[in-house]
Amino acid sequence: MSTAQVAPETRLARPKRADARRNYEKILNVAREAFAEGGESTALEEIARRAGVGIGTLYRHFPSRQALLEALYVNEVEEVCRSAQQLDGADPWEALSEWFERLIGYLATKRALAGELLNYLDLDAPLFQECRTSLYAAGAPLLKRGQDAGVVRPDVEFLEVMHMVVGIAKIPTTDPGQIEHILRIALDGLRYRAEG
Amino acid sequence: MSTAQVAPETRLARPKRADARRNYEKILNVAREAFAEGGESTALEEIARRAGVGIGTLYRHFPSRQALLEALYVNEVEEVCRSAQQLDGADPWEALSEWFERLIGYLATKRALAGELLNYLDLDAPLFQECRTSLYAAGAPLLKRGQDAGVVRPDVEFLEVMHMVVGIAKIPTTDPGQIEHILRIALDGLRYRAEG
DNA sequence: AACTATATGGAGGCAGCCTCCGTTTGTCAA
DNA sequence: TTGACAAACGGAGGCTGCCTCCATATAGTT
Repeated sequence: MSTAQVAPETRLARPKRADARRNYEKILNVAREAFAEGGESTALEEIARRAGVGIGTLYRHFPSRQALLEALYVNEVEEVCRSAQQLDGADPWEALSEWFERLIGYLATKRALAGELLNYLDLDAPLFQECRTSLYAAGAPLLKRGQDAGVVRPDVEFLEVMHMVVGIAKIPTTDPGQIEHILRIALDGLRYRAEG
Repeated sequence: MSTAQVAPETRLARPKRADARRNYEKILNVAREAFAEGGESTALEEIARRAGVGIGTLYRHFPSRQALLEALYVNEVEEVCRSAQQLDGADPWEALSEWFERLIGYLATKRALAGELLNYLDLDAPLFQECRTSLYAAGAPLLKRGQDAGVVRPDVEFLEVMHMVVGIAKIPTTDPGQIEHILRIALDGLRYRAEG
């Protein structure tokens, strides 16, 4: 995860050539756009064309459709993690539900991307392990604070809650208000209440 | 929906020929299996081959991959609807949550199928309208009973709740216990409580 | 048995995935 | 600068899967 900010090849011995790096970024950007517009099934050749590179170049950088999607996925996750850090100060319950609301809103704008991406979840791929770790580091403290403050039920795991929220975000409906409503219902179930 | 039980062609003027009907069923059965095994992306030619028919035949019965998936979808929905009717007698809250639990369990066994199917939700397709109507007829009474009995919060719509539950069912995890747990959290949010 | 509407199956056109390799280009040392 | 070479490029081409079309076969009818 952290490596993606510094350019992915830093981990390798030799640095990439300048043109290679440029193309890498270009493809990534174009792909993000293209997938958002035309859905995850957009032809890779179309993406290559739009990026002004040959299909061979695309494939050298991203050996498969999957690889390209994963690279995008990493960016998405990063952005979500970042947004958690701005909520440190607020009321514990507010902070948590605010984060989830942002998460939902964020996923909504990227429905095609994020939604489809998550279907690729090969749950044991190291990439996703890494992402889960990052998400955990970003969001779990928010949950813990809520639990410590007694406003969140204690018998839930962070990842469970994440899954729930993401599941809700992916609900196919044209009305975003409905999703928010469903989220509110679900979060109500998360609140701690004396009678258990 | 109702037509699908009586053989789908009843709605047309002339009845299908016997061989046609046989092939129709054969393809449907093989497709269900194949999709369950190999995921939704199984080649249609593979399915035709397994069913012992030509690809042309498959395409006459199901003019597109989508059409085939939809035909399967209808069956799934029917089964779920049927299961709602066995719960008429029980305690209102029990009946509702039991239905959802069954629904989840059912979807779990058909993850590949049901999960992928729902991604095809073209929300305005008449087929889905019809399915929604059926689901509504089957499940809404359960919800209403709960609301009338004061055990379910009154500010929720049936379809919202359905979406929520299905969203949870689709969560990608290898541990089914986790899904059940998440469902329980979400249903807790559905319960009515005095303080609102 | 003959007739015809209905159904069959697979060849073939098309599109997208991915590989391979001859050509180009950035980089670096002299 | 220039030369040399590893690195990167790009697109032709093979492959597979989607779907159409139509010559052929057959169930059902008279």
